[in-house]
Amino acid sequence: MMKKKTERQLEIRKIILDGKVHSQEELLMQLKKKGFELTQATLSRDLKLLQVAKVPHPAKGYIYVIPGAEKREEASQKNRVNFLADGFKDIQFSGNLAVVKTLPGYANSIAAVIDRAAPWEIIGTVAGDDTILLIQREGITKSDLINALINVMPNLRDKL
Amino acid sequence: MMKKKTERQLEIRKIILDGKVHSQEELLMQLKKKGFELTQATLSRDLKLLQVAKVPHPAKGYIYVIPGAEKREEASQKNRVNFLADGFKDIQFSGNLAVVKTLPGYANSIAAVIDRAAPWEIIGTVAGDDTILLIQREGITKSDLINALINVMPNLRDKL
DNA sequence: ATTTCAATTGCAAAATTATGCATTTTTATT
DNA sequence: AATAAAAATGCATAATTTTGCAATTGAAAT
Repeated sequence: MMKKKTERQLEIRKIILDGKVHSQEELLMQLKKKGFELTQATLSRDLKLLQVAKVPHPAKGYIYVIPGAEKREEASQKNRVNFLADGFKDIQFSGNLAVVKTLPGYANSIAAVIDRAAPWEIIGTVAGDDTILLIQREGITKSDLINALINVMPNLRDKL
Repeated sequence: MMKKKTERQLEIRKIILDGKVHSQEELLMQLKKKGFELTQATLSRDLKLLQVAKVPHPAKGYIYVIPGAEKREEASQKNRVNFLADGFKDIQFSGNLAVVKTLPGYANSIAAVIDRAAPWEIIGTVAGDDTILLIQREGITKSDLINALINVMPNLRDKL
């Protein structure tokens, strides 16, 4: 009745979504605890089918994730983010620094969003009331940085 | 002058973004061809730092990707997608089928979006002019499917 | 029920990736 | 410039993941 496989993959999915899996062996244990019988080889194949990715996590070493499954939370945040982009006024460059001017009071929120997204191109930010200082990574060009910003706040696209 | 590392990682980034890397050895070759000298060990560490993920690809086996870097194209498509969600009218379930009713003419576009996203919960779709038939995977619940749809078109959230 | 074909899985080995440790290279300090 | 401290890297190996192949299991057809 070919149901074992489906059920198993469904369970794998759930476990992965909790974001606490560091290796296939570990996942295998959890599955066995829940009564599934299989080997790591089969698991590897399941993960391939489910397109489960192994991604480095700054703190936890490596974790397994399901790419498509962006959490609801993150999705709805995008609206807020795009709203904030309205506060953006202008950007100027000097060496490895970029200075962003915003409407009064917007600087901190926007900087927070950037920090949160932590684009690789930007090492860090400092924000006042209507100004944000972005320190960019060595070897990054202006357009790299602009792209990074657009990536964080799609709406900026039109204002740059 | 500690510049080699930065440059190298920058190059790694570029290569990965082209989406044609299947293994570290392969990437290593490309880097060497471009004049970088390093071992697989260092590369592994670089990838960890850059948070490069190894993800199964239906056709190509496995490819390395940079999670955060969603392509501009994809990002801007989201607007179109959310616009389409306006055409959504209603959804009904029967067994492992779901029937979506849309405004006249919307069915095909919406189905196309779903097909493209290819959520795991949905095996396939058939679309007429104002009706879409969704065939769901075995073992999936109604709410699983609804969540999958919301994942594809965030704006649906409010209409369900 | 028996046979046939395809799908699923385990086993064992190959392939790939991660890491401890020693060494080299950079950076900072005096 | 010399020395000390920190960062980066290679080597060798361990750990993990993937895969070819044979065996098993389930489904379909006669």
